[in-house]
Formats: sequence, C-alpha cells, structure tokens
Amino acid sequence: MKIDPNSSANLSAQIAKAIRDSIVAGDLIINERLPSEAELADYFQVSRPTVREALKRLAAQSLIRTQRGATGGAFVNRLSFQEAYADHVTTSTLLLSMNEVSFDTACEARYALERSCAPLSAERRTADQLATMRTEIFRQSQPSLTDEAYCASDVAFHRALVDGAANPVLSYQLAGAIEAMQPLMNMITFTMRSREIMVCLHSSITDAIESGDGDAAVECLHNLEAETRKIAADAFAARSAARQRSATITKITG
Amino acid sequence: MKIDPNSSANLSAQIAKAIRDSIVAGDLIINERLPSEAELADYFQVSRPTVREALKRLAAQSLIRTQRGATGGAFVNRLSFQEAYADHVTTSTLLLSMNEVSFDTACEARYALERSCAPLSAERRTADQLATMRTEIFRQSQPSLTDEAYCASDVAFHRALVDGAANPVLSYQLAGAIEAMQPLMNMITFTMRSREIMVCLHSSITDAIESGDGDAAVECLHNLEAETRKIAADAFAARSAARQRSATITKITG
DNA sequence: AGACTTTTAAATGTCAGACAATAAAAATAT
DNA sequence: ATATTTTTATTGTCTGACATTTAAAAGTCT
Repeated sequence: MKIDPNSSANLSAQIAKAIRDSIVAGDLIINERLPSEAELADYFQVSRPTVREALKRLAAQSLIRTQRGATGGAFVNRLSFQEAYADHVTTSTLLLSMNEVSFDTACEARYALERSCAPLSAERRTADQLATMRTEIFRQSQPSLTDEAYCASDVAFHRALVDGAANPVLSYQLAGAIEAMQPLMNMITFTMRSREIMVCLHSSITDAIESGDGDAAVECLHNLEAETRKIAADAFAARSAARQRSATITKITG
Repeated sequence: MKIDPNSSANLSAQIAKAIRDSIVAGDLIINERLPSEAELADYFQVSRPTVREALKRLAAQSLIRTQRGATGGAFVNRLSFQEAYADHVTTSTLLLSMNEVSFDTACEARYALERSCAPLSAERRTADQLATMRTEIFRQSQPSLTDEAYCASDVAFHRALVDGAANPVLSYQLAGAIEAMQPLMNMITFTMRSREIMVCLHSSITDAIESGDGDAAVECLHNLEAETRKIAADAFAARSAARQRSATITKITG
C-alpha cells in the first residue's frame, strides 16, 4: 500500500484514498482482510482514531465491512449491484433536487434512457416481469389510489420494463434516472383523465413488449414522454395560476 | 433532527443515517451549518470521536464539507454533477470488475445508453463539442498511440458526443457506463486494422451529428457496437488460444 | 478616523491511553 | 469426545488533551 506525504491535507482522507486506490487497482482482493487498525496506525504513523475515520469513509461507500471479535477486522466488500442501487438512487435524487433540474430535463433523460432498454426487453422479458407490468397497470387503474401510491406503482412498472432487458448494468444505471424522478412526479396531482391516458399507454407498451415488438414499444414510450410532459406542464401552470390568484387576492384584501 | 434508539448497532452509522435523512428530507438546507461536533455529541449523547466518524461517513459521500476555524464547522454540500461524476465512475468500475460482468453485457449497456443520446446530440451539439470529437478522431488515427491512450481518446470522443445532448442528467448517468468500460477496453490489444475501422465509424458518427441526422448516428452506433464486440471477441479468442498453447507446451515439456 | 497589527475565541484535526463488547480459538472440565 | 470456561485479538467507544486554522474582536499606530 502507498504511503502518505506529510502534506497539508486531511490525514483520514489521504489514508482512505490510499486504501481505496489499492482496492480499485486490485491489490486488495475481495474478502481480503485489511491490517488491523493498530497496524494501519503504525504503518501510516497516525493515531488509531484517524485510521478509524478513514475506514468509516470507506465503509460509507460499502467498500469495506468490519467485524468485531478475535478474527475480526476490516474486509474488502464485494460491491453488489443491489447494494449500489440504493446509493445511486439517493445520490441521483439529491442531484436533481439540489441542482434545480427542471422537470423536462429529468423527464427527457429518463425516457431517452428507458427507450434504450425497450428493444432488449421486448426480446428477453420473462413472463414474470410481464405479469408485474400488468399487475401495476391494474393497480394504476384503481381510482382510490393516492397520487403517491400511483407514482410508486409507475416506478415499479418501469422498473420491471427495464429489468426485462436482463442487463444488470442497464438496470443499475436506469435506477438513478427513474427512481430519482419520483419526488418530481409526486409534486403533480394526477387527474382521473390523465391517469386513464397513462394507463392506456402503459398497456400499449406492455402489449408491444409481450409481442416482441421493440420498435412499437419505443414509439409508445415517445408518446408516454410527451403525455407526461404535458400533464406536468398543465399541473405547474395550474399551480402557478393559483399562486397568482392568491397573490392578487392578498393584494386586494390585505 | 431525529434521535437515536440505543439499540445494538454502530452508533456512528446510526448518527450518519439520521443526519443524511435530514438532508435528503430537506430539513437541512444547502450551505446550512450543522451544530458543532461538541453540540452533536451532546445531543446524541455520544463522544466526539463517534460524532466525527459519522461526519466522515457523510463527507465520503460529499454530503457535507468541513471547514476549520472560528466560523468553521460542517456544512451541507451542494452536490454538483461534477463531484458526483467521479464517485459514480469509481462505483461503476468496481461493480463491473467485482461482479465479473462480461464484456458483452457492459458493451451492450454502454451503446444502448449512448444511442439514446445521439438524437438529442444531433440537435443540440455545440461547435466546440463537434471540434472535440474531430480532434479525438485525429488523435486516434496516429499509429504511435498506445492502446491505453487510444482508449482514453475513445472515452473523450464518446463523452463529447453524450455532452452534446446538453442534458446533465444524461451525461451523469452515461458516465458510469462509458468510463467504467475503460478498464475492460484496456484489456484489448487494438490492431491497426481495427483502429482504422473504428476511426472510420467515429467519423461517420460525427458527420451524422454535424448534419443533425440523429437516425444515422444511431445506425452508426449500432455498427460501432457490433465492431467493438467483434474486436473484443477476437482479442479474447486469441488470448485464450495462446493460453491453450502454453498449457499444452507445459504439459509436454514440464 | 482609518488602516494595520495583534490577540482571542471557536471550531476542526489529531493524539494518547483506557475500557467495553464481541467472537473465535485455546484450554479445561465433565 | 463433548461441553464449558478462559484467553486473546480486534473493533467500538469514551475521556481528555493539545495542535491548527480561521475569522472576528481588540488594540495600536499614523
């Protein structure tokens, strides 16, 4: 493992970087045990708390796991897609909310990416994934569904569609785009009419996927994107108009 | 902020989660200063080192930054796309290498995603991005280029293509797919002939993007994917054959 | 008064040493 | 031989201290 120059910078950050580089470079194999905290402290010529801070940084990225006890220690973690999934979604969500990404920008990215999965999904989707899509469509057609539950079902539907491509790399990358949009979608109040249209489009997509017609699925996704943006635009316009009215009332009455 | 149940679990992890949830929920605004370590320690009823470990976890995810000095402390970080970029690439790279994702799977995902950017890029690319693509193509045509430098140029070319879509969400998500493939590409020895073909395809893509013909660009990307997979298959076959031969020799002579 | 310098205070960064909790291995007893 | 106890190595946490950094307050000189 590499040493640390005694330059002016967070020691714990430097140590974390040194260990992370070793993992990325493959010098540390999966499930390999790192030296104990005391040994690392000795090696890097720092105190144990400093080493611990460095290890916590790595643990935060799921790069290592720690175990107490006699044969315990820090071990290089196998980074599974499933584990990385949650982190990716959280980060993507924060990126969207903190950078004031417009609904249209996020929506465009989401459907562009999703269309790239459609042809593969049309080829490979399992019966199970198809059933999930149909189940979610049915759920979405229930008028009693709250807007939040409707959005959650929408995510589940699209996730099944993406998983149908049977490519973990695609599923992982898409997760960030699709799930991170949920907070934005939750800001929308879906009218019964707009739900009907979307359910109809979802059905068309599922039909296309079932019949193996990727091109048709892509076409439907284009329509769904247009419809989603239209609904969002209406919802935001209505909200803005309401704000305008209330401001006017305040101006008059206040 | 939420409290901590005194259950059996890493205190630092619990505290990190509590603070992270507050940030994600929007209770803590960008650039807002967290309470000092001493105050947090007092609030959560733990020692300062424990609080520090929690803060280091958050710092590792770029959720907070810390500043020394009188008015220093931990501040909620604006998570910029640029910052998240590096993390995303690292994680994606590790996911690929640790999960033994096949070249074909990664390649399929990469080009599927990239094709989703092509139509947008054909519409919106700037002259600067187009120039970058041409520059990288020229670089790739230099026979003196090492394989690694060739791959790096390839990444730069495709990155310019993706950035042409002028959608930060797309650029961010694509980064994971494109840059994470570089280590896999580096395993390939590119022959002069295969480089020629790829340079030619890159030129066709650039021409299509320049003339605003998204469909043609998508078509070219399909060809490029097929060519890339073919080159990789040949390279792996050659390597496997070499191994076979050397094994046979060992068997005979050893 | 205004500009420059010094001091002060608050915060993080780091260290040292200690004890608790845990879990596996070794030693012991049944 | 099996079950129980003891030992031991390691991480988790605490206490208390000092170093370093930074901005603001106080002081000083022109």
